[in-house]
Amino acid sequence: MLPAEKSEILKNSLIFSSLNEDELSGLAGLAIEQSFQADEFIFWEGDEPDYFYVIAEGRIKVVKHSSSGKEFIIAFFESGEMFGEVAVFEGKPYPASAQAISATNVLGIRRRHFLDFLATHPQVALRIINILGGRLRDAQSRLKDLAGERVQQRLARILLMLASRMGHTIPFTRQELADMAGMTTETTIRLTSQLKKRGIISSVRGQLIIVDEAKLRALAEGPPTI
Amino acid sequence: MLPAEKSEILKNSLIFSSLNEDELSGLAGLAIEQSFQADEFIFWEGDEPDYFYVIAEGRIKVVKHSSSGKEFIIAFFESGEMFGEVAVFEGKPYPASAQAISATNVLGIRRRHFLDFLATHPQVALRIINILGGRLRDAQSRLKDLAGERVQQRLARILLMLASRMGHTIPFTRQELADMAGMTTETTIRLTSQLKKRGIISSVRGQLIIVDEAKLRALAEGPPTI
DNA sequence: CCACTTATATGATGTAAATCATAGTCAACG
DNA sequence: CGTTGACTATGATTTACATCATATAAGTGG
Repeated sequence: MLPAEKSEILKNSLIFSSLNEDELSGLAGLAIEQSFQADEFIFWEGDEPDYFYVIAEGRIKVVKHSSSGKEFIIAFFESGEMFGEVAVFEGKPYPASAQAISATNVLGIRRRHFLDFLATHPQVALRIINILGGRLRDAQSRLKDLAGERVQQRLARILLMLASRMGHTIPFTRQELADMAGMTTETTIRLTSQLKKRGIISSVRGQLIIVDEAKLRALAEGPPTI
Repeated sequence: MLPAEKSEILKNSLIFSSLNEDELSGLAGLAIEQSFQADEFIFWEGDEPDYFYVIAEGRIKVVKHSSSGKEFIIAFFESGEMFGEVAVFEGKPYPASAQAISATNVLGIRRRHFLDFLATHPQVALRIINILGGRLRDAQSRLKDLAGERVQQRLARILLMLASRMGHTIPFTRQELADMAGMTTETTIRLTSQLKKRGIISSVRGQLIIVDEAKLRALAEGPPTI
């Protein structure tokens, strides 16, 4: 990949979009391109945090496994988004694994290089604060949902969250949705079947389309009958 | 409160400890002291994020309520810790409520002042990134626990997390522990009663002492019998 | 110090969702 | 083009935990 292409990718990322050409090409010089096929792991929970990543092309998911082996999807990211940053800041092992969902290209920047760059570019630090703040808000909201809401509402909220990020067509299997919502695949299938019967969603294999967002929102808010 | 006292409090906080005397007194000039009694709310979920807070004295909890009214404790903070920052960065309403656990004094800094200060003090921004990163890691770990672990393991992990922050004496009621672990008070009482019988903890009203941390850790890790 | 509230304790019962089971459907790929 | 494996579907059964109920103990405030 040419340096200019790397610059272009960094420029299109949320975190580095405010940099000027010189800064971008400096950073691009530090970035290493890596490619992964679907289902390959970029890193595993517990690995040393050598790299901070920006996605050039493709989609990845960040997952953790419970003591019984059940997978939980913490987040998924697509082109322009960063991941692996928390471990890099703290210098502790990655707290979760990152796995490519589709064929994916990433730019990796070495921990040391990234921290040095950050120390000299305050506006990037402010951007990161914003991104981390948003992710923290998200995580805390999901915590509350997992602790206090029923499966139907949890699923409805996950779907709405996904819709707000990627539009009404949601390219995930029931299994993936289950792993995001913290429930079983069977339960997710049952719930989505009901939603289809009620005309709230439609679906094809491996993806799901929100037809009636208003009704879905009502489900997400409160108990269906009171 | 004298300006010098405010400086001293800021100096003892995690976030501002790296500042010099001049910077501290500048910031202290912006800080407003506020006092709250036990159970009083500092702000409510949905309020406009006017202030960013640092705790001078006392303890607070950050809570969210499920649609059925059940309380979930997202975090608690004590002297020297900040809260309310995510809303302030994003300029969106507070995503949760903050409530004093005991009599508490806080220093509040206006959103605008704080953002200006941050823009001119990169080392504070880096410190915030670290704090937010740690909180995000925590939240994601709890997400996985809520989604995939049983009540016994969830409680054990909460107790260990609390112990690592405050020592082996944990000053919370069963109800508060329940609200952190996402379970009912009855379940928490049953679980702690068992732990007492097995000599892993002891307890008095409103607090709980970890006696055998190794055994507790074993419980937190895996299924008790396999 | 007595009434009242809050915390702890424990049993009985209910239920949401997991688990187990079976089958049909669609995409991929040799 | 037929077989294989992933995805969707749905019923039957189990279970972990919530809910409901009642009781004792320990602070607290008048």
